Amino acid sequence: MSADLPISEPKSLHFIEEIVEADRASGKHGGRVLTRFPPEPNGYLHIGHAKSICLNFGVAKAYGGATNLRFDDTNPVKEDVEYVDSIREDVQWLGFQWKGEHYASDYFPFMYDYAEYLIQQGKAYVCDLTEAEIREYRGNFHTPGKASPTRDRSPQENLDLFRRMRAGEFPDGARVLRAKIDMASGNMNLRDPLMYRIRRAHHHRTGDAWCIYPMYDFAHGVSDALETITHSICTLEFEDHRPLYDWFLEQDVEGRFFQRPLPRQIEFARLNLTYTVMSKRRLLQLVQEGIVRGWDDPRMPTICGLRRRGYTPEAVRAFTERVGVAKRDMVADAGLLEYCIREDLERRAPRRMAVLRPLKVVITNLADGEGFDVEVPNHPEDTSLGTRRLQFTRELFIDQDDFREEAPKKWFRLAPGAEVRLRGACLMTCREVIKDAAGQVVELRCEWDPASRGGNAPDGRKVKGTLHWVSAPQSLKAEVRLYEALFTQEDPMDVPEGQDWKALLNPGSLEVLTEARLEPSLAQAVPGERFQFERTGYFTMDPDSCAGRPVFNRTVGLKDSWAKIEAKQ
RNA sequence: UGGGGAGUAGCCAAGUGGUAAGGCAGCAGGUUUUGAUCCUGCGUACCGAGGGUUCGAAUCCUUCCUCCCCAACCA
Repeated sequence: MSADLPISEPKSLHFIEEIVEADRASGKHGGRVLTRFPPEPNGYLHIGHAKSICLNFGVAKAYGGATNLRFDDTNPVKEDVEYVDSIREDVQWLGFQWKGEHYASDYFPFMYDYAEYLIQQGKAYVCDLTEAEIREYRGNFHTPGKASPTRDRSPQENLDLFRRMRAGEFPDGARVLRAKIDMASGNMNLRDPLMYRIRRAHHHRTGDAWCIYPMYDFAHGVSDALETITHSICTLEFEDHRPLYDWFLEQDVEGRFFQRPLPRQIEFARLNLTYTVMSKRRLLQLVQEGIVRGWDDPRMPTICGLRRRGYTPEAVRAFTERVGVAKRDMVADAGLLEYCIREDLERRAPRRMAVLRPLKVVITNLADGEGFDVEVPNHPEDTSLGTRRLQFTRELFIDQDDFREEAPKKWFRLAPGAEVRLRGACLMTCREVIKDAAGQVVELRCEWDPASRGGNAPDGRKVKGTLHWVSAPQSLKAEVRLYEALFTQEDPMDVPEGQDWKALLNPGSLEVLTEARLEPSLAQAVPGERFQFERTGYFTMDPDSCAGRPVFNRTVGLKDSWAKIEAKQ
């Protein structure tokens, strides 16, 4: 018997799943798994965040756990509610529901208490050095730092000063609270890192209640521990912050503040994509300088950009899974993202016909009133998507790309004297080419074979080329936006000596076609709806559409093996 | 030069001492009323390099090389 049982390979685990499984096996957290996604509300989420979101929510879900959404809002001068709304929307769009929604700012009172506790334990002190002096005293990679003159203040004095910092007795920047660790550490993060700074700024949640704000390293671990996060997943650049993360939590020696066991920070390699940039700074620049139309410009790697481009959450999730999780710096091939959206849409997108660059065709042997209806399937494999009726008329449009006056080798589209099939309708032969004064082909006069209704000839002759078409009188005019990569170079950050990075922008990243013609059924489309325009690609209706003026974005083109054949010739 | 990481096919990535999974890309065929999809086949990966241990090493030891991160009152 044995032989015919399908042997399903157990999916290999990535290193974070291994850690979680080991912790569950040892009963470390009683089998509990609680992760968190901790964005700072100071920008829009991009596909790199999507990887982190899928990882955090994915790992938790896989082990019966949950994930909190926590806004890391400890720097009021950079943060804004505008961003928290978009972040919530994007996470939900990706298909995830968080357990708790928290804000680091909710924990300010708790953090303050813990800071006072550290001061009382002699683990933190108020430093009076200026910003420049602090930098200078910190030393560098070669030389150890020097102790701040106020490093050995008594806990009482520190407590008094810290309370007065909070009370607003000192101007911004006058003093900071520092952890007392090791000014000679090879790890710069441990050279008495700042815990609090004075900053009179309006906070999007706490308003003007505070004039001192905690720093990331102090706030993050405390927030994690408070929420009883089990695994705190972040990117590689925080690797050498981990000793500090642990230090802050371990100073709760009496266990008065945090539940044990404490959360563990785990770092993975962030996602990079070819032909685009991911840094907030660059993305912001693209928006502010009008190089793109906004954060949701379909060329942007932002979640909202991908959404407007027509990507599905399923495709984005599949992509993040295929790129994997490891600790090696990586750059994912943009082609893999395209593969993932094609894979998804191939299955589910209803087919339609649309002519991007119209070329008029007149069927000379069909009188004006002699048009007929044809029924065409909405999906070649999935009959559950049904069919629709199209009218075949004397005047049609086909795509300019589908006609060549001089047919190259292996060309099986239309050419003078050539016969092609019009999808779902009939066979047709080109008899005459009409040009304008400039020599441009403006119209084709063709004959259809009335015996080939539906698309096949009774004599069984083979016709290799099948073209999409629309009825001229029945079609809808539309605007179609074609997108390509934003940059011409795989790594846009690798700017050649003495050149501006903007020289690497792709001038053809957006092409707007204003004369496209759609089959009439598309009049019912609504923004966000996705289709395959047969033989050209996957498209989604853009929210810019208005009555009588539909606008479609090309999500991604179909694979084009003819382009390859021709390129090789 | 101090500290922390990482090096397996063009891009990702399994592998955890027993003789290199898988995906994308690429190439070659087949099917096809989308040159799409689908199906089939195709890669000597000198496992960063050199030494060593072992019957046996991508996996252990050792030396070296390369790349990334860290010296914000950013996260």
